[in-house]
Amino acid sequence: MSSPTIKEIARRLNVSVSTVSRALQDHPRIGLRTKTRVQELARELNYEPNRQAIFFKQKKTYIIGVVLPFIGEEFFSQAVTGMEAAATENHYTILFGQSFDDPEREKTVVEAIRKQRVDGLIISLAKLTFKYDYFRDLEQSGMTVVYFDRVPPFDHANKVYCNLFEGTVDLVNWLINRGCKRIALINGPDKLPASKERLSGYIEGMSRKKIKVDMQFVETTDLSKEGTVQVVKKLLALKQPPNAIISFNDYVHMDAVQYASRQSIRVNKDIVFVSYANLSITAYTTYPPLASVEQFPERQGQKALEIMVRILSEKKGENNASLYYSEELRPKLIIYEQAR
Amino acid sequence: MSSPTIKEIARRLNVSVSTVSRALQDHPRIGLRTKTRVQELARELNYEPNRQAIFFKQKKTYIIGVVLPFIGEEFFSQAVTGMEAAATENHYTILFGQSFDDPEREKTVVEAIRKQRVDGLIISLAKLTFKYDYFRDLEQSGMTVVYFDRVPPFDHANKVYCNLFEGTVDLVNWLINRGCKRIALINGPDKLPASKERLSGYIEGMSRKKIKVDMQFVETTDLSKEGTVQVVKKLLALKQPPNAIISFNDYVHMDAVQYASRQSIRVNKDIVFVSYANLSITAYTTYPPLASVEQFPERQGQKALEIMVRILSEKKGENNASLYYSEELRPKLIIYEQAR
DNA sequence: TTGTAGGCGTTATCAT
DNA sequence: ATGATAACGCCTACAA
Repeated sequence: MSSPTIKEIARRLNVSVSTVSRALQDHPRIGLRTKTRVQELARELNYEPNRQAIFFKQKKTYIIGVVLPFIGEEFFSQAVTGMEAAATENHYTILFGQSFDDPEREKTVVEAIRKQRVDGLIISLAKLTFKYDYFRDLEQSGMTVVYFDRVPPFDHANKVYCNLFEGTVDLVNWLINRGCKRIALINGPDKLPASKERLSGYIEGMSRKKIKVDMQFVETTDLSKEGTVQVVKKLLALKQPPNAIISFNDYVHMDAVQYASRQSIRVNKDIVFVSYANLSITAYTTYPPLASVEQFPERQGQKALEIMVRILSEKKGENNASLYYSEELRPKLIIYEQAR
Repeated sequence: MSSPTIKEIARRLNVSVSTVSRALQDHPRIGLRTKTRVQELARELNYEPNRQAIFFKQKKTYIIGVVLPFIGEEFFSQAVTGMEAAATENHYTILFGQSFDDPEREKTVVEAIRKQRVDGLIISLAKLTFKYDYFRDLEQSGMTVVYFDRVPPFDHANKVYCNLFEGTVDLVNWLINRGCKRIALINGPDKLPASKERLSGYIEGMSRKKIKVDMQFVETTDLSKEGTVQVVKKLLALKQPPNAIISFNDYVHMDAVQYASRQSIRVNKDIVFVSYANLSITAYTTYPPLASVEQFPERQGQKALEIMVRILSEKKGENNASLYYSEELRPKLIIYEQAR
């Protein structure tokens, strides 16, 4: 029925378990005859090493825990795909959980995964996670953690993320060159690092072109449809409404553009709409963003897992946890104007 | 640094490991004093049972492998969410892999996961998987498998899926009542069970209303954008073009509707477009389907994992592998006409 | 070249 | 009420 053990093979062949063990590993000093006999029987009986036992002994599982906010977002599902690719490559597998952007649930999920004794943990923090003590303790206790995209604000941590500051500068620059000067930014909640990056980039981009930043044009949404609509309404009601709107991400973009079009704004004529994230699905929407800051989630995910593997293999030798890996990807501005 | 073992606790307290083990499990006949001492020290030292060791002993991992074609599809990402919920509920975790609809890759991924000695495997078959020997062997070898959504065509298997036959009948019925008689079906590849269900439902639906099935109206696409466009072109070129088009899924729908609208078809006026799957994203598209057959992926995923758990707990007692669970969900027709 | 034995952390069985 | 010991499957240092 189920796979035999080396013990069983040893019994059948009247040799010792160590002989079988070694034969199976192609140990150099083992009789060719014996080796062949063992390997043949093993194949015949469909022997498979019990990794449970091996990992138990080596204190390794070759499993990486991955905790993301919500896999329904294309950004994250693509990230997982990248991680999976790298995992397969390195003979790891992925234990998966979602936090649904709830810090409480995040802890629960991480705990459940940790208890499985994964070799490492890749985490993209919940939007509202601002207390990092738990994660500090986690690392303190010896767990290898690589943060992904939604990273904590301190230096002594392994992280892979996309710097949206530069991306936003590029975006603003492109808009201005295109003739838009009254550029609005529908940002996410102030607390989010992601929001801060976008705002700094926005301000920097405007400054470089010597355009005064008008804070009337900078609004924040709680990312709900209602929140976004309210903000757009406000922007449209200005005496001098913007002629370009940068949305926090494609979801915000879609809500914004849907509302605006219903107010008989000629989308991308009266107002140019641009965004981040570049969901492939936007191609099918009525008004895709005219430009998008691409963050390469798949590549990022892959990178994160590769860094994890590297750290793990280094740790094996010596536990020098004072060195941290940080990978900052540069996003790319994609222009769709021609294509659509 | 890392969590101590019961051995360590035993040493410190000058008791035997078995005492510690029992104290930790609230064994009835153990001295209250000893029990408290042990439990206190355990908490103090942050003791955590080594599940690796326990699972190794019990030959259980509490890990369920999940292999899906592609998590970027909303249907599957929602399914995973449902599975995760049920897994958490039952103290299982999920080891995850994608086949990308490639039968070869599917095998590789399943093998990698199987080698981790998961307790069970939930699989949604790759589109082009028509050889089931591998999976038969898998089950033969003792692995518990629950098929999900894309299920094999034989009876002796655990499965959870949505019967699209009934859903399609409902859809056709609705269209006819609405006044559409020339109903076209853009189906998926003939070989897919999913295509067969849709076709049977289509034929049944027409028959029930005494409408002759015109095979000119039944086309198949390879699901690529180009393939779909070609088929739509053909349908539009008929002397008597259809006044309703049922698309295989929302992706096909979006390609079809995009092309049709560019041919200055008045979408949902000249031709009514309906679909399956009900991706939430379609709400943002120019022409969402007017009606959709909802398949409840999250609920399905949850169900699949629950069935898995039930089977596993039954197996624990006695290995009677002759009974199979099959759960056929009835899809629901969702009408959007009013809402949008 | 091959065998013996100990150990990884835990639980369970049998003594005491 | 508590302790000693075997067992799970595998690996490996040491012995022969």
